[in-house]
Amino acid sequence: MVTMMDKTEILKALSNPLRVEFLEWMRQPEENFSSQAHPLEMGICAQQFERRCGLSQSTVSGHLATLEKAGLVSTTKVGQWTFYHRNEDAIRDFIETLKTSL
Amino acid sequence: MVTMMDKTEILKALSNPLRVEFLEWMRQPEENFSSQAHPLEMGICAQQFERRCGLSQSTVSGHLATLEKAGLVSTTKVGQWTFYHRNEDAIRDFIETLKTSL
DNA sequence: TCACCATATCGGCTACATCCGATATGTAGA
DNA sequence: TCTACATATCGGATGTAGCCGATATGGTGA
Repeated sequence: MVTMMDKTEILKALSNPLRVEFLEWMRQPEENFSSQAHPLEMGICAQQFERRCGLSQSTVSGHLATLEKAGLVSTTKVGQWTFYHRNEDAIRDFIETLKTSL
Repeated sequence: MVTMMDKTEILKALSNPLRVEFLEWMRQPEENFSSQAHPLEMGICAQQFERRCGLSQSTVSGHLATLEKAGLVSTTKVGQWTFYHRNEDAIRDFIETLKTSL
């Protein structure tokens, strides 16, 4: 279930094309990211986004935090790494909400 | 059909909650707007949005222009009025695009 | 403990978004 | 033509977004 506040926050998160790309890249990790120490199924670690988009570490970290605050991705911390993965339920609910309310 | 640029522009347009409300209000004109000189089926004239949200004429005009540039609404000019109506095809295509790409 | 690595956060800069009042444009009717 | 009205556009003030380098935080392994 997506509340009205959630919806606004999600739409703000998606208003930046780079953040949308982040989400899209995560749909097909094998095609968009190089191999990493841990299996891609655990999620994608922050570095991978940095390499892929070429922006600074702090900028990428900020974008990922925005996606997480909006509930579109979740994180798994393993040691010094933070693995990001799509929150498929939230994404589906959001689109469903748009479909019925927009 | 929604291109990638369209998608970005639409998402930017939807990143403002007031603009989202404008679109939602237009789904049920009878419930959200008072009667106007011309029938609501022609579209909603700009004044109605002003009254409903309480912001200034110039601000509302700007928001409506943003929605139109994004292709989410179209306008019909009749005399001194501009009637806004939802572009249902564009809205549907956009949501469908999100569903398959996001 | 110490050096290294991954990530998060901070401070500062620049660009864009949002709001307003004032003004321009264009239509309608006396 | 003159006035009133609806809308669009302009200019300026303020807030937010996005970017960076520098630094803080916290795990890893020698």
